[in-house]
Amino acid sequence: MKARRKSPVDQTGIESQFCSIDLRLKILGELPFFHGLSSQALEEINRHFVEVGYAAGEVIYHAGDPARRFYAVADGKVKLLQHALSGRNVLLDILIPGEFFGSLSPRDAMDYPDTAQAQTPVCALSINSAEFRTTLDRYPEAALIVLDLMANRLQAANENVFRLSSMEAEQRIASTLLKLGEKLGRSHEGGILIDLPLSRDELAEMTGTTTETASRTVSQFQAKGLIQGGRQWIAITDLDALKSVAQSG
Amino acid sequence: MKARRKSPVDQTGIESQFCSIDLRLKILGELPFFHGLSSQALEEINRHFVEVGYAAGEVIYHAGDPARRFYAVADGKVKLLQHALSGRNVLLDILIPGEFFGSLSPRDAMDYPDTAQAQTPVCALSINSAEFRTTLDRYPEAALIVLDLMANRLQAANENVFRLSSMEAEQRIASTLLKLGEKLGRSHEGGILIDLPLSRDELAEMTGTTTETASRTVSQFQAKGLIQGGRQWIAITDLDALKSVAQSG
DNA sequence: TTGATTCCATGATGTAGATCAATTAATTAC
DNA sequence: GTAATTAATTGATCTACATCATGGAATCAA
Repeated sequence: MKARRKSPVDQTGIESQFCSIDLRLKILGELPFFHGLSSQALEEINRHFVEVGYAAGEVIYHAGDPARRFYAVADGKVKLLQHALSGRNVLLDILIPGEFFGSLSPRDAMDYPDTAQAQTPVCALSINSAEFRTTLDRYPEAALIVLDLMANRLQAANENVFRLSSMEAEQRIASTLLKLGEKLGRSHEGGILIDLPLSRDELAEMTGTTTETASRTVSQFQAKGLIQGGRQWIAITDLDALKSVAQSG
Repeated sequence: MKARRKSPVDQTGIESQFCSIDLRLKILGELPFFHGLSSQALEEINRHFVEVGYAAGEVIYHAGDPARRFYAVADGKVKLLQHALSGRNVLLDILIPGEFFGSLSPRDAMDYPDTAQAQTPVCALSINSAEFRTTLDRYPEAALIVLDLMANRLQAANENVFRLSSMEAEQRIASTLLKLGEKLGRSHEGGILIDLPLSRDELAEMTGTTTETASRTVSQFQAKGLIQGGRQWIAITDLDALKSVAQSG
């Protein structure tokens, strides 16, 4: 098809699955909840974390695994999903550098509720959740920032509940593309490129639809000039028009 | 219809909209995040809270209002909802005594994302969000408990996203009734009474369906002996069978 | 360069549940 | 006790989108 072309999504970047110890201290200081701590504090915190690399597609942990570790994304993108009995996934969130996932506190009876999977090559910083709790005990200002971030996440999840409950498929897809553009977008040829590989199947998993519906809707948006896309990529070309679709319920 | 009868949901209880100052210190100590603090700490915290009563149906705050205050439910039940352009509501959560809502931290640009409304007569404890943040600064062990509760809330919201994305209406309704039974249920005639007034319309708002679909499904469940219900009430009578429906996707 | 694989697009058909409508029953007000 | 109102139930019809199927194009492997 005419509009399809080679993906402009940049999938090079550092080979994240070989993330460097040198980066760890630098990245820890850049995590929003440790930002502003003293060098001494970061040095101490640093000793508890390890960096772990994952190849694109690799599962970090499965839903149902005992929840023992806290993670922060240092580089790359991580997706959180749940699995339906039908074999279909529900894609709950895509996490970018600085965001966290996993277990916040040690609770023996808890399992991970979602599967975490590397969407791209990923470097993650990881710590045992008991040690993370100790870290928050030692640095309560960090705990308060994590609390704020968690409140933001709850709000985003509730917005998703609202979308799924009250919008039709086209509206949900437009709304989700806008959110992805806000979170992962970079300027590109006058529009906003959603800067991660995103298949029609994944878009469907995020919007409570099927691959065919996502593909039809994306094709219609392309035909109308709202977006441009191809294999595993989408760029928003008419932001205002896409917003109109998202708000038209 | 035969199974319908006068609601067994107890709507008496204290006239919550006239909640007593005497109760405040007692209730503060029972909030999960202040539980365990010393009497002296509770005395100090107590000075910052006010108790506020709301009649059933009264709106505590509207979505879009500037977010200035943190609330905890002392007595009664509060519902959080968002409003679609169609006029329909999406019912995001029903909060019980000990649960919190509102603004966790003072952020000038923030509005309340949801409307909070008294489902029953409600007594709430309220504090300015800047003062609440100061309280968490002073008592970081409380912040960590709030963090855990927030993580639980995020997990519940994600489960709701999963339900809405991957289940059909009957399954979602069964699943939601089970959750309501867990959270708000009390033993009643060998079953579990969902102990709050709950209309078919509200059940529909919680499950992404319409009133007619909720009513049809509830009638089918009654016909099969899974539940018993009437005007604004539902009791689960066959827990195992309802679980089977919820898990049958 | 060619063949295999994966992803996307499009068409046809079926259905879950929304929409619209009317009726019944419970509750409230007088 | 009666009338009005509210909530729930049930029926008929319509539609958004899932399901099933097929073909095309991009990408990868040999």
